[in-house]
Amino acid sequence: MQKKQRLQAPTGMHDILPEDQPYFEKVYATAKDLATFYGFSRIDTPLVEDAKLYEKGTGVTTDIVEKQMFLLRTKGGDVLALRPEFTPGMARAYLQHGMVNLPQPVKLYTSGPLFRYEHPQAGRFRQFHQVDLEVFGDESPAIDAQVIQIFYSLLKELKIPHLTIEVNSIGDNQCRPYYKKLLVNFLRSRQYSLCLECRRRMKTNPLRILDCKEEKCQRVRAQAPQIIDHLCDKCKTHFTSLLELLDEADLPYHLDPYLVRGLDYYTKTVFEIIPERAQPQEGGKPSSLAGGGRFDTLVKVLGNKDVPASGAAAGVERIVFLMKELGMSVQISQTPKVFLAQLGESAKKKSVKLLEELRQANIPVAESLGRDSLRAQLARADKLEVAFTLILGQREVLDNTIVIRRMDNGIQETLKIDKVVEEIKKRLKK
RNA sequence: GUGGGCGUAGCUUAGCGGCUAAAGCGUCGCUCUGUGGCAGCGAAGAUCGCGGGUUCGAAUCCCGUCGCUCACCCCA
Repeated sequence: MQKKQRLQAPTGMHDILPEDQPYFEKVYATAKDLATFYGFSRIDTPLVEDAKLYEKGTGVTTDIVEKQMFLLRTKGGDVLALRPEFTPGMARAYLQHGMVNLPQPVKLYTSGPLFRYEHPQAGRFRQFHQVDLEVFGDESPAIDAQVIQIFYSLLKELKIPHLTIEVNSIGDNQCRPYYKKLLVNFLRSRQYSLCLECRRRMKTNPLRILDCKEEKCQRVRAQAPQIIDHLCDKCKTHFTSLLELLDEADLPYHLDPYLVRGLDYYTKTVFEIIPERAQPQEGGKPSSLAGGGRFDTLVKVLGNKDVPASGAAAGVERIVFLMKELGMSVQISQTPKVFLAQLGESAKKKSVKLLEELRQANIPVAESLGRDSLRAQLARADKLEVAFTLILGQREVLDNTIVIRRMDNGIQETLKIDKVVEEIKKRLKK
């Protein structure tokens, strides 16, 4: 005998159980409505992409590429990665299908699972889901504002309270290299006041030192030059105009000069939407529900075409977690209001056909064909909290009738079986 | 990568050296063979995460290991 081995889902990956599905459906449905309204078209890209896509797109010095990719090798020797984020795949699809030749901007949305190999903890999993929007071919700050607006509205519609929008600009290829030098020069003199990780970052990705959570690094950065004071004219105008648009739209933003985000491709606008926790928990800081920004150079990096772009994504599990924490009850999937009980072989046979007739009439109906006693079937009907139970027994089969029973007061009447669909429809309307 | 917490029925837990590992919820059945909610009775369901050690005896003590979880880092 083999040792019995307990099989379970891999670390950081979870089953989304039936009782949680309504929450996920609600998030997806709301996102779909919003995206559709704002002119986004659905696209689905593969779960795996060539790992090089992320190395080039997301950036080799980012945590995501450096240590969080699930890699697999094909028989032919290609190295593929389970997608750790959507944006590079979306950009690849845009290029591959010649969407540069479509009327611009091209607005795309998608949703689905993403994979990052990291230590799971609250609100952070190895397989998780995002809703993602990308706009290609438009450099206007109005697009950035619209993307922010959509994600803010999404969270609002899902009734997540106390949202803060953190925004910043991290410049572009004109001004950022200059600022980086400025920053590194400033930091060099105080590098021994920085944490080890940040000392390493000075060479690889100095901007990230700005959002280091170490207290000593934060003390240093308080003295550091801020990027918004060193934007080139173009970026400055873009950012000013974005803030005006946000003001105009009454979006409650907060300018966080240290927000830089961990992905290489961002230019100009970056933002995150952060909730206030319903129940402040010890130690648990609120993590962002949505984040994104502008990435005007990504398409160029991947396909040598100059296409400005902007986009963002929201974490579905995190939103669902909050909805549940807030005690929100969500009911989407239509639960049956009718139960069909049967007694005896002939009735059971007839039930199969009747069920199908009810289905075609779009009446959700539950049954328990495996149970024979009426008592057990009614108990089941009760548990399901249906409004009516149809009872079909030997007698009824002979008379071509059926009994309809109100579950709230037990009153029942007998009617002709060919009238039952119509009658149920009528009663359910009330 | 680095730390803390936790592993006993499907779920929540009790038991912390000694009968056949216990209860509540849930599931199924019976009382009640054509009438639910209540109640009573009963059944199924656990090699106490796994391996080793100590002991006459281990779910319980010790060591190891695996898994889960929380936190740091980073992010959605």
